[in-house]
Amino acid sequence: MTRKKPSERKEEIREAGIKVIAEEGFHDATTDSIAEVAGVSVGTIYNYFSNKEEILHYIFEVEREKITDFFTGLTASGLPAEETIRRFLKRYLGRALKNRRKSKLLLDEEHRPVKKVSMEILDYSMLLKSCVKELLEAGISEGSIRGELDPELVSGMIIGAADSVVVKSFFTDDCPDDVLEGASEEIVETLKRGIFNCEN
Amino acid sequence: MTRKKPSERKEEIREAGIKVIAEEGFHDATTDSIAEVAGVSVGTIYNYFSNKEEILHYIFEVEREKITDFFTGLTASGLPAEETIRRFLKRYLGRALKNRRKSKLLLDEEHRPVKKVSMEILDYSMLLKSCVKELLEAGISEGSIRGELDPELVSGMIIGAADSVVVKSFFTDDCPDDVLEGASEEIVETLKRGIFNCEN
Amino acid sequence: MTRKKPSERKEEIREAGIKVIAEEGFHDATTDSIAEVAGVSVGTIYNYFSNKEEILHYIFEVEREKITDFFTGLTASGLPAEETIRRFLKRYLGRALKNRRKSKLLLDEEHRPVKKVSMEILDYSMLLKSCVKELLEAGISEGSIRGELDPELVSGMIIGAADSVVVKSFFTDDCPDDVLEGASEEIVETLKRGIFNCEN
Amino acid sequence: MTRKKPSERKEEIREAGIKVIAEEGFHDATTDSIAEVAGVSVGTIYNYFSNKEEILHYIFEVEREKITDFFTGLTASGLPAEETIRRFLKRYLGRALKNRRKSKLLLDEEHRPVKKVSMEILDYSMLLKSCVKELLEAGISEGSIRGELDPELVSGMIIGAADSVVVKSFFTDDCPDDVLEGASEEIVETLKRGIFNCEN
DNA sequence: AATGAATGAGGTTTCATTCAT
DNA sequence: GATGAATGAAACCTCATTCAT
Repeated sequence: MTRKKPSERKEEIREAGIKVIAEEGFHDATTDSIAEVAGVSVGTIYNYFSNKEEILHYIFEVEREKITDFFTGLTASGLPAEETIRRFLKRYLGRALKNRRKSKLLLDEEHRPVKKVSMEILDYSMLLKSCVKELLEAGISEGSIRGELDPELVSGMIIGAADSVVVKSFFTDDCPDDVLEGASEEIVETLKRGIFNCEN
Repeated sequence: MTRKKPSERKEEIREAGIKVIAEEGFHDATTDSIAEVAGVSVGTIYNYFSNKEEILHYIFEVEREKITDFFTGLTASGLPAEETIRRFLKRYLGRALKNRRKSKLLLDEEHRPVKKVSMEILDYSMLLKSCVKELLEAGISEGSIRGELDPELVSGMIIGAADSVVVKSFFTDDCPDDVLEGASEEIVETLKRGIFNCEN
Repeated sequence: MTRKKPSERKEEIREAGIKVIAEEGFHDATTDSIAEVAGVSVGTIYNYFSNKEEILHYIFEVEREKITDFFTGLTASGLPAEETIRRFLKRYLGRALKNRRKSKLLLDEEHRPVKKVSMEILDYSMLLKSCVKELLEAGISEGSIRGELDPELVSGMIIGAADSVVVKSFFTDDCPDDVLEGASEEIVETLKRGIFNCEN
Repeated sequence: MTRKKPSERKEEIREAGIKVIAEEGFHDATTDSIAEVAGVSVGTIYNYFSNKEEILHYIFEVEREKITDFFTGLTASGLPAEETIRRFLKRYLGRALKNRRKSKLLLDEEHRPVKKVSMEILDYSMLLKSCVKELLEAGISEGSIRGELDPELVSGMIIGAADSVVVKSFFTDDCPDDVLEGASEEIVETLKRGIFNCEN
């Protein structure tokens, strides 16, 4: 194969990994097929990853970095909690709906039992929740969010709602963009007003 | 080995399956170890299940039946939506926290790609969500829940919140019973009042 | 199951064995399916046969006995060799074409490598050939058959021709009875006149 | 292990397959033992064959090709039918007697029930018979063979006679070369003169 | 760095046989 | 004698990983 910058090669493998693992699941995704999709030979994979599981780790790592970067900017923005949560959701759903294959992988494999690496490192859903949790805690500090809430529980609520939308999108073909706008807003709105009539 | 009633034997294998699969994950759970834990020889497993995957299916099937049974009684009770949701949650969390191993399995394996059976049948989380969704729709009908909500999204929210609690419990050793009471109530309360201060 | 004379039971198993082994081949014929076809439980098979291979042995044994009985009568008849060969063939083909399933089994399994029992005992085709060989040797003694022939080779020729007809019948559905008459006669005729024109 | 040309490796496995399958029978020939005899690991077998049965197929395929090649040359030779039959037999017996192990395999496994491939393709004995059949038909066309004969039946006769010799050789240790010369000639001679005295 | 043939541990599954009832 | 649940050895095959080229 033609020489490329190592970083490109690794990137190609990561992308192939996403395709194949999303399609087949981690266990049924063979290194051979990942190599084939990446346009590379199996041996080459092992120049960039020490084993198959590392590919999955790396996929999650990249996602975590993207989230972390966005999150850092978000918290630095000085916006009120409601707005940061809205933006975080919008961005999470936006990316998820734009790349359903990857989203499927992230949802399917997030609980995969891990041997070598600490669970914290892999667990993408935990990262998501802890981002939202921090936003909630900031809201509590600034007084916009009720102090008696359990941020952990509410963050589960928020991510749960968002994932609902993502999972639903796996089974439908409707245009994601509308859904996205609506869904983020709807989640925030629901959090704002509660779900019951009258008795607030 | 001494003869037993087939239903007992199958039950023993199911329970062993839960233990081993929860511990190792479906793929790493070997049929040999399931057999060993069940106190049975490998061959015996195949008198009750046509293959390893069927064990997992059966585990989910039994859980689904339990939920469905409880849900049927609940909807027949004529209680107001808020109360049915509270009870459903209490019961879901109660069982989950009492049997963390099984809960771990249910959460870990619910997204497993399925070959033979329709996704709907296996997908335990979908059943949960659709139960909650029905309770929400009943609430909308009876007027106690705001009609403009998307029941699908809110059910994701509720199950997401509950699973948050369950996942958290995997890492802590505190007494589940308090948590349980508190958590169900807290979820309902949050749904009632929304999360933001003042501006309702 | 209702009590039966042991001999009937053994006979039922033999017949079931023929059906299943002819259909599936010896290896793929499970003792379970033989038992099922025989209307008996697996355990019962082992009251009549010490193992699966014994069923096959017994099937061949019965066939060998039938042939031997017929052959004994034939040699005692004092008929000329040509006629005895004709009759032997007619009977062989007659039975084969009437019971193609069994014939298939006999042809398929005759070469099966045998562990426990001497080859002679199993080898049905050898018995057939040696019968024909004896008839040929009698013909040589009586002077009707040319003495310079190798009876072994010629018996292979005769059985080969007959099996040709049998194998062909597996793929056709035409009425066996005509075929039978014709084929035996044709074989004898060919043996008589040779296959080449003029130069005899 | 050192790299080799794929064709060599496949050939080594084919040869090992012949040895082990001839010795043990197809079913009792384990992939492990074939690999061991081939001086290769099990996995390597599966780089060249998709499953165990394919090894058997390939063994037959190679034999069929050899026969077909020889046969093609033979029919192109323009020799009279009697001579072509004599040569075909000589060659068939020559190879069979020189490689008894392989011959045993070919005779033992030719009736093996086949799942994937059409019977015609596998059935080596059918190929043999159809070659002889064509030679006979050519003889009928050229007028040297009696037109009222059934070529199918006579070809069974000829191959039956030849196989007689081959099977006999499994139990004897005498020098094949003499046998070979004698046997082919004897078969042709018998076909020529018939077996009975006087009455031609 | 890239290749891909070779490796071989290890997993699932089958099925003849046993034996308590 | 009959039953059929239980047994467990043994086979096929997969596929992550290695390493000579």
